[in-house]
Amino acid sequence: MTIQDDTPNDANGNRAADNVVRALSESIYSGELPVGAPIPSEREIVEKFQISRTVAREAVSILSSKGLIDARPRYRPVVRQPDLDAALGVMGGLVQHMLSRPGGVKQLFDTRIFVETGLVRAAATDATKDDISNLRAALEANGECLDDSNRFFETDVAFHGALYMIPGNPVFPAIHRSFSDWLGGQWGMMPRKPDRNRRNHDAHQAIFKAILSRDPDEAEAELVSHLQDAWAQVADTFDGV
Amino acid sequence: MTIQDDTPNDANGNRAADNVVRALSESIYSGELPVGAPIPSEREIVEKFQISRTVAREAVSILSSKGLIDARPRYRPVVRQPDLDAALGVMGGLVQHMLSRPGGVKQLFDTRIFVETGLVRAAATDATKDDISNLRAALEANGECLDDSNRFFETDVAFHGALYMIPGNPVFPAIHRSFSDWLGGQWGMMPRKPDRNRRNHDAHQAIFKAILSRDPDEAEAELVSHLQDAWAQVADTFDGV
DNA sequence: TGCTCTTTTTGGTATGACTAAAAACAAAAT
DNA sequence: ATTTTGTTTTTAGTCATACCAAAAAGAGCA
Repeated sequence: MTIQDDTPNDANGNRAADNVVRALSESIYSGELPVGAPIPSEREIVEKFQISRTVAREAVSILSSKGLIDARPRYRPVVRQPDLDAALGVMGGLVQHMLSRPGGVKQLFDTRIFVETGLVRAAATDATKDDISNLRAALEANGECLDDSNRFFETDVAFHGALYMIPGNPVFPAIHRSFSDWLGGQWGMMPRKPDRNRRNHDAHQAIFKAILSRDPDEAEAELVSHLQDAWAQVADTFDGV
Repeated sequence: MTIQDDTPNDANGNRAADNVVRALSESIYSGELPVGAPIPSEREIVEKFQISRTVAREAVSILSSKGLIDARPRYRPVVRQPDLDAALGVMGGLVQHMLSRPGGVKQLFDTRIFVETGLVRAAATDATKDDISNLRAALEANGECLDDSNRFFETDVAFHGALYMIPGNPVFPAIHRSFSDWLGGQWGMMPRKPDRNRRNHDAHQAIFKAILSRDPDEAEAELVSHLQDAWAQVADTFDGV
């Protein structure tokens, strides 16, 4: 199985747009085109690179798909801040792919367990007072809507999201939002009952307690138990996927 | 001929190509267009959806950027297997973004430490005999080129790569390849000396030993120590980035 | 200064044409 | 009959032009 052939997109014969893409990319990375600034209009690009508007449009399209610019329809594309949102969009594509593979849903969920395992361990050892109070607030908010499944779902996501904030690394919030988007779509429409809410909230409390007592092993155990239980609740929905 | 009854875009902000993209996406996800099959030619798309070739091309371009199809220049685009390669391309984009942020390199490296921490812990608890022998082979290959820095770098990457294989989840090899691509570009051209190779190899051995003795805490400690040391070796190269 | 109203610019789309490469086909040679 | 070679058709890539509608910019007025 050859897994070596092409990197991002270009393998062999360069498209005419590739040169334009490279030049504009450098302008962006070098800061010549600062964040938020509109990129040259398509007609200016035509003029500058001596290519047709077709190619100019394709170049803009590629820049957009790479996340370097923000192109709303009918607006001048602007240089995008390479931040969480960009990463989010990219991760969203990954999630989409995972969901379309056989077993992809399970693999994606396992990945989530893997990530959050590391997060709760890190939380147990490194969480600051602020982190703790954020977690506590999220937990309490979660406990206050055991009877409102929609709000419970939101606060559930928020509680897990608080874990992703702890390392202070913007990669993690981006990952969380990708997972959340997926969950919001696939999970949100699932039948949820108050007793399940209570069970999940209890699990959240156990995780929080373990973090509070600075016990990474316990936190990990509770987290894994919680997520495996959550998976079991919906596994049959994704049978064979 | 003036076209009067066209549907430019349905009030919202949707491009005309979006409908085509949606329809083709469904054909792909439903299996109507199986993996490896060529998608309809641009002119067939024009015919089918009653749109101009411009729009058809844009739709194909979007599908390509989403990774649903594999579009080499001048070849008929084929439905892409939504697998590691797709994920790789996506992750590559994420890495690109991280590298262009202030502090992004460090954050990316921290993410790597986070991931590999989880991996060695999992290895220490779950590794099978096969996993162990793979690790051992990678370690030995690594130890045999202490004096050949290029080959040492390759086997170094391979050793870490063996860790990413252990969970049996294709997400991890994809992540590893993304990191490796980055390392191959940024790291590979760094001055490397035999004494550093030895130090890194010793660290690899320590990690392997901890995995062998089924001690996740020790494995984590050795891994973190190893990677932090590796970071220190090159941190000044990325000062302020 | 603040507001409307026009003018210009710009992105989105349509159409037609041309080129080089790939694919499909046919014919010839073994 | 099978392989090789040559020819035709199809197709992606590109270019040029044109039109429309929306956005941005400017002009005019209050």
